[in-house]
Amino acid sequence: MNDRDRIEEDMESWARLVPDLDVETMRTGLLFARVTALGHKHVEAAFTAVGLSAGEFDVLASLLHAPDRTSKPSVLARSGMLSPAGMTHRLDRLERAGLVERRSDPDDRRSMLVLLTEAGETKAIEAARVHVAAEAELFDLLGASGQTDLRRLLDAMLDTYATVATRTPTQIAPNADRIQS
Amino acid sequence: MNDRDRIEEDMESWARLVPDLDVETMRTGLLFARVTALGHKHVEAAFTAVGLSAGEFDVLASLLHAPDRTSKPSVLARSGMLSPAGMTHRLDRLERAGLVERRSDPDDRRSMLVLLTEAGETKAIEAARVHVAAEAELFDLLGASGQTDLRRLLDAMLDTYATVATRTPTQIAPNADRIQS
DNA sequence: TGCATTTATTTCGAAACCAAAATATTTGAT
DNA sequence: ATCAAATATTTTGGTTTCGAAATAAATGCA
Repeated sequence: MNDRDRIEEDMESWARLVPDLDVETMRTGLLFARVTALGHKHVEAAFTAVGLSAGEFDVLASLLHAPDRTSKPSVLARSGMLSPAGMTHRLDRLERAGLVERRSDPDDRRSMLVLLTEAGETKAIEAARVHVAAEAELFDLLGASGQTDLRRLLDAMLDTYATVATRTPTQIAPNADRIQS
Repeated sequence: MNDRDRIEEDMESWARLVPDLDVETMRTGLLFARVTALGHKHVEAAFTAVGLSAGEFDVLASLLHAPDRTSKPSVLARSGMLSPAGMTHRLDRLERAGLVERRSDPDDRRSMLVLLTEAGETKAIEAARVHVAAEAELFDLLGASGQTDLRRLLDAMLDTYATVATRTPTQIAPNADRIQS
């Protein structure tokens, strides 16, 4: 059985079990989740082939675009949606691989500067080519007009976040009955 | 600066640094990645509010749809795109929470049966409502026709995987120069 | 039947992440 | 000028996952 049939079957089962569930939304959600998961695997495999993870590439790309190829752990953590602790370890790995260097910031001794090495720049550009090639495989079947349509829809979803993100923090309940360790 | 501007700026920077890069694909990819990441956070927060993770919900939902509310770890691992080892631990947590039970399979003594408890069924249905509500927030701005368009595009991408997935295993290089531990 | 192969699950060791605590430094208010 | 509050990073402890090894049982072939 293929993905499409499985989604459809699942959805019929939900409609039977919980008749008042919004079936259109569920269908879109299931499809979106599936495509997302497969896409993530595909892109991650492409990065693996050049010796990086997607997260590591994010860091190198951020540095490549930054003034003087230089940034700071806290800035990188925020733009990469990663905790500061996670960024510390990610930078440790990239530093060991010789792709970035850490220097202490002369203007603020609490702070570090992270800068892209020559090797890091080369790797970032190589990875970007591989990355775009992998994405092209995913999107090419849509054609130019399909890609434009897709961007229009994704763009609208981005608008949704601007409104949703500002009000959820107070509305989402704390982990009242979270499953314990 | 908002997401949209950051993507556009990033893309211009790439075009300057690597002029032969396919900019349309990159734009679609950046947008897709961003929407996906935000969507994932939004949905995960909704599950947290009912004491589950998205992965745990997947397991409960699979069991809810299965004949006799019963399945096996190996089947659940495959359908949830999780390693068997990961599924063992996920089931441990769900079992401790009283949402599933494990029995040994009378027909195959290597095998276990995993079955949904009453509490698990209740929790699964509660979580499904919360899940759909969270997804509805993400998709509602698109309207009915936008959602149909989105599904048509995602569906086409699903086709791509059917062809891509069968040929990548041999073409992706081994972790030749993977960053070391 | 006997035995090698395959299959199902768990255990073990390592990687990647987060939240919170720890450390060091800067900023701002008095 | 002093000191409390804020900020930047790292360390610590815990969770979730994976790959590989371990364990146990079923299957199939000679």
